[in-house]
Amino acid sequence: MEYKFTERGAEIITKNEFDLRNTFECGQCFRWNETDDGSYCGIVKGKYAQIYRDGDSIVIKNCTEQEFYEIWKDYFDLDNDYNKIRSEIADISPELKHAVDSIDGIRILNQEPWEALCSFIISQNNNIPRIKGIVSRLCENFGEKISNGYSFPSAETIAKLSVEDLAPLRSGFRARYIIDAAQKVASGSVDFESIRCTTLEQGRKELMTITGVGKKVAECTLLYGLHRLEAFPIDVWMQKALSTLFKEINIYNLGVYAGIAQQYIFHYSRLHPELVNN
DNA sequence: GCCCAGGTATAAA
DNA sequence: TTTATACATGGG
Repeated sequence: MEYKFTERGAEIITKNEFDLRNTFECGQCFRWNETDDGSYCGIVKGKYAQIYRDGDSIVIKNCTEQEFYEIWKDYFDLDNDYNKIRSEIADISPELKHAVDSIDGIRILNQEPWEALCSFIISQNNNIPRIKGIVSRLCENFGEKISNGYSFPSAETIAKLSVEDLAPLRSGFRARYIIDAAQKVASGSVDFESIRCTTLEQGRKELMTITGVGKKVAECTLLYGLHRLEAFPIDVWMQKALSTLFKEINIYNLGVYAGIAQQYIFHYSRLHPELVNN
């Protein structure tokens, strides 16, 4: 992957290795929104960004070289060769090959662990538009004001609040889960940095000490927040997809990129609901 | 109004 | 150990 820095901002030279819509709208994140002109806006690590494709360039508007290397190269996982990973996934089964070949350029974002944990706690028994609304209100109410929006509030900030304080979020029964997660993260009883080095199983176990964090949310936190690409979240859609379209594959035999395969399976079945709903 | 949403805690079998 | 139900809220 090549980069250049122009008067427009930082530019990533890439064709089918990075599709903005498939990356931002495959269900892995909740703070990127498409604008009228087709660009996407989002906030990462307290930095607002506008990003769009122009020919063979993905342009991060007004982004300096320093900011690109500090935040975006890592966030967009630009050091991984996704075409190579896709061909490895395609080799596993014909069904997977079809899914991977029909969807361009999903990348697994390197999100901040606390944001991923909190977002996927909110996601449980919930739909994506509403999840985005709750996350948005969480930031507006308790994040820091920055230009063009609000940062994601820290676990330390949320840990000092009560369930009643979260009422403006209208997050329902999840409010107490958010508070418990914030307190355990802030106190260090759940420690993301140590989980980066543990086994998946150990990481899942530690995350599941949080009330409201079960197997699914734990696995999402490992995959999206700690970038453990072998993690494999299973939700209702995945179960449907695995029992119909993809029943030939063994999920325990997907290797180190299981999480990326999962993302293709998930997105493919969302794009073709009739194929998994019969 | 009705069904349901990228699940999990809790109680019961 | 496995299975059933409630959960807050609001999008479609």
